[in-house]
Amino acid sequence: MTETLTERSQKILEAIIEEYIATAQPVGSKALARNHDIKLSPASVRNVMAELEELGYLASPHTSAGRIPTEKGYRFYVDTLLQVNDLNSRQKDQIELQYQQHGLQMADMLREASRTLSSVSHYTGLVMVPRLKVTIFRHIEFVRLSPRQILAVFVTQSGLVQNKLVEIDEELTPRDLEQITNYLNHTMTGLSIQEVRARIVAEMANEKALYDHLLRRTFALSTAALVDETTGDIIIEGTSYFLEQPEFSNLKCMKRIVQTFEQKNILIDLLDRGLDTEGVQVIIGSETKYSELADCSLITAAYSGKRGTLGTLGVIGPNRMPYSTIIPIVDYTATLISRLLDTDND
Amino acid sequence: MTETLTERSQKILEAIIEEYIATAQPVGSKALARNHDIKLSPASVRNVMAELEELGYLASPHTSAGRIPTEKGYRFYVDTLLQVNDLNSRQKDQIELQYQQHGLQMADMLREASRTLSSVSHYTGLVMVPRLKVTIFRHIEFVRLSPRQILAVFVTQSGLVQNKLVEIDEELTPRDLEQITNYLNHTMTGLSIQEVRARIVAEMANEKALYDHLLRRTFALSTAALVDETTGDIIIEGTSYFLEQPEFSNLKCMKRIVQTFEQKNILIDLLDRGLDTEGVQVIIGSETKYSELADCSLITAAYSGKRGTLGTLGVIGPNRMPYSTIIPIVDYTATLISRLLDTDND
DNA sequence: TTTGGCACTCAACACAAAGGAGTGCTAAAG
DNA sequence: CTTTAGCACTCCTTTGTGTTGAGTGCCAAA
Repeated sequence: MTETLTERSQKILEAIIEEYIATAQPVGSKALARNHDIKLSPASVRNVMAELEELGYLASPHTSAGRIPTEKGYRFYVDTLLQVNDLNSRQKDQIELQYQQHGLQMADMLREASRTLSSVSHYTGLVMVPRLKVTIFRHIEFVRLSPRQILAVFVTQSGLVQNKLVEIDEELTPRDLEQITNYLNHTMTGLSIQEVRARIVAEMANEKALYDHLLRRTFALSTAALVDETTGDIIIEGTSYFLEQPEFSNLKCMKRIVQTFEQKNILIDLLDRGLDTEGVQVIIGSETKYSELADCSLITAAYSGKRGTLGTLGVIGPNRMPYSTIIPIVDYTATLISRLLDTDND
Repeated sequence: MTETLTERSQKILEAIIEEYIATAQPVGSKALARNHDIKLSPASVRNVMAELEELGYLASPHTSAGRIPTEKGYRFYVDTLLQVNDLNSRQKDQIELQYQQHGLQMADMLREASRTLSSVSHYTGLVMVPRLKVTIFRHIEFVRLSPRQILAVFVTQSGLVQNKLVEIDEELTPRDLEQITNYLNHTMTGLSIQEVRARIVAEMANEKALYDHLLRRTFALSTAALVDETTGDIIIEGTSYFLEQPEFSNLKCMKRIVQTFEQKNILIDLLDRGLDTEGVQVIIGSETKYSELADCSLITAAYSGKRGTLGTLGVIGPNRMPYSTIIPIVDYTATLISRLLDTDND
């Protein structure tokens, strides 16, 4: 809207937001003029505040309270005022320490990431488990549970194990299965699942292949086994930190948020949005597009393995979050996880 | 302590507890005499109440409030007063319906069980995932992640997939692995993991076997792969129901409980206690031995597969729970899960 | 043994007054 | 023209004070 915000206004807006983040109390002109090395009288501060409110960056709960930031205020703060410091080495160590455990498998590592995000930030940690299609084929195994039921156990390059129950139309003998397994493990290793599927389609298009009974079955089975899960999985840790936030002391609204977490799908959608984004992304309040999370903000970043983005991770908390400290935490964690996934099991 | 409780006292105690369960309000003599077809005047009821309080079954928050049950009161109620009705067929259908989905794997089924327990009872559902040692060996597969790292993927009879990263001392070639896999899959299928381990120990004791290089490696690897996890896993669903309970409206205590849930280990311990117990078990308040859960009660039951008990499931809520409706829900769910695990994938 | 009556207790609720943090406006000072 | 001190005003919050009413314990009568 209005592109004019004097440097002084910006400085005051920043001070108000930081004060509010620290105290969770509406910020008044007097306290502000006193604490934040602002060389102005409370009266002048008031003038600026009124102006900022007019422009929509601030709001006042009632006449005789101070001001609180609006979403627009937070957005401006995050976009232009905020300068994120790097973590100091002590903080980096604190995060890194959690992954020193011997031979963590990917699943454990992701859970640990969520836990660490939560405990370091004191908000709720979120980690999206990589979708099947972006993982890299390493090994597949079929176990016959019954004549028509095959359990496909699929190991990705990074040691993530996914399994899926496949119902088949025609019976397969153990011998058939063994051949199929061998074929897939020899031809597909190292390809991404997307590539594997493309390859299968390509081979099937090759008419000759269709005459090969084994190949046809292989395609049928592996297509079924590698079909994409519609919904990803997400690891949520530290929900209890939400209970500490004064803005959610209202049980009614607290419950709505916890329920939203339990359903997971909304969070999955929000994390998905960060998949194609470079660096850290901040989603504030109604930008989530979900009314349940109107008072929540997310800070997310994508992590990647050897071959591109795998998933996203982040932190969710109230709008009033200390962005300057959380952003580098999320950023560093994403980088760290990416590095670990890259070097591990090479 | 005192074994004498007249029939009249018992009847009044029962009425008080049921009234309190329904309303969450201290129960007074007048309301009680009115509603619960008790043919006594409020004054007489008061006399009995005073007596029950003396004996420790009731407590009064303050002089001019009614009475609330103590733990001892609940315990007596559950042990001798309570008569649980069977579920009617509508309720059974409501539970059963959740499992009609095509080809659920065991893990999905257990999650569904937890979810259903929660949604039907309106409290928090708990399901303990079977410990490795009680599951039945169906198939094992080793995937080499690096020369010294082997991923052991292990499929149980019921389709549960567990995997474990094993670090080995001496390198194994793919050919070695294949032989080991074949050996294990041919000799061990159908045995419980406990039996598999016993078998391995027995074979190793047989001195001749030690000269067989392959066998020795097999034992080393499979011992490592099948080593018991120290801590089981638990599926918790419906934490948000806790936020509805008026007794936990105090955020401080609410947070302590949610944190306890997040750590999981306490709940695992509590569910473990029900492993060797037949039928439904009720743990009330301080009987949990955990101060964090002093105001919570658990209702648990063990479920089993073809070959004995696999794990436990149940519901956790405030002491003030409608035991008469929850107990049959837990009971029926345990029976149902056991039946499904028995018939499925045979 | 049961019950009605009665004095007593005490949380909960409502209402009023005091207190205080903060605002907007105006007029004087820089 | 900008900044600031002063001041009246707003309105939430806190505190205090009755008042209400549900519930109790006890006693004496049925």
